[in-house]
Amino acid sequence: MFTLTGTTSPGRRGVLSTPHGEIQTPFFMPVGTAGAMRGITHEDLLSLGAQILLCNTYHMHLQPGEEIVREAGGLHEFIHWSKPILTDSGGYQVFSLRGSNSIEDHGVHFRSHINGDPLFLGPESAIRIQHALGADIIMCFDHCPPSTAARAEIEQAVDRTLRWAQECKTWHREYSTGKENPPMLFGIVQGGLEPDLRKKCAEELIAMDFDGYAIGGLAVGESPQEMYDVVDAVCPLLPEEKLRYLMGVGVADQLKKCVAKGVDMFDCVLPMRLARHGHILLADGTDIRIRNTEYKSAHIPIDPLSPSALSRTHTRSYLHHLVRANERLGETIACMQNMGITLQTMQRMRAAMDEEI
RNA sequence: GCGAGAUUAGCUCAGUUGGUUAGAGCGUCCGGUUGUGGUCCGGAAGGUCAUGGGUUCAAGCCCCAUAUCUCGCC
Repeated sequence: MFTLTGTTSPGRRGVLSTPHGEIQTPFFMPVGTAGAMRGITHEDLLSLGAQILLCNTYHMHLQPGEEIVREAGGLHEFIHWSKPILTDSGGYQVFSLRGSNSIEDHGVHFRSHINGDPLFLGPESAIRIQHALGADIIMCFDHCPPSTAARAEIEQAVDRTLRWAQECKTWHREYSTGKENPPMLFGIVQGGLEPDLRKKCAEELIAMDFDGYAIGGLAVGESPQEMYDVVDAVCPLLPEEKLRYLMGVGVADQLKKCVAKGVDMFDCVLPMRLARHGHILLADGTDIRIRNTEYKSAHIPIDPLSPSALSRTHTRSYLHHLVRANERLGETIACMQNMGITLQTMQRMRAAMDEEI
């Protein structure tokens, strides 16, 4: 259950209650696609202030499979994470794995990226798998097209997304019967950069009454301004008392702007990807490429103001060396740093809101 | 001392029977990455082809000398 506690100039402040504890909003979700963050432990992630973890239906279904997770006692037990979990439906893989899948009216035919096995995901299977995994928040199976696609393709994606949302809702009700704590189900607004399609999609989803609403199909090739325009167009249409989730956005500046526009939750792989490529975010808002020679002899802390203890105690010269030497610890330090900075960005926004309330 | 081999980008090396502007990997620098098929992707800078002669319309490539290095033999 979501409780909005205040609407301030930096954005909406609230609390989300789940069977696995409360989440202070607005918040950012670290992406642990296959049930883990690369190179960092759950404990380390918690120490940075993570409140929830995102896992992926497509990936968990392929490996190890939801039956293994179910027999282990559900995702929380299986991965030993006691805080809330959100599972993404696999709809994004329609976009990210385009070229190796084919879309039809009832769902999407994938080929496993691991061994080529055929795999079909649609509204029923996506909801069934997510229920078996046992997350606190699950997502409708949607059709995510490139934001720059032709209007006809966007229109078709919206129609599919809406039809599938209705089916997801039905199957969700079916799989929830007899459950003490059924998960929350979020609908996903598609519509590319077309304001009228976004509006249509939002309004029809709202009529179906979901527990929260995501804005999908952004951060997939359009400019930041185009993205902001869509957020500006969609947010005012969404019900005040429900969570708004902007999918796939995680650049600090974009987080701040979108929170101000009324978004409550985000997820993004970018901070981790940047970290793995040696691109380090700093607490003062700047960033550095630690592989560059200028850091070879930089015997100063990576980031003295970092929320990650590793970055306060280890030097830039050491991280430069670790990354160049392809040492695992380098990836860990970099990931802790970038995730710490991203989570800290959200914490600071919440603190600023609390001062206003 | 004798013999063989080597010498091309910062490093390790390709370079066809001699034929436009000599290539690659790594390294350097600059970009990119957004609901994870990503130790990834794109671009740039960087060379008197050891030195000096010669043959040829044309030499990194063929010939001679010199230097340096490696290996082997006295």
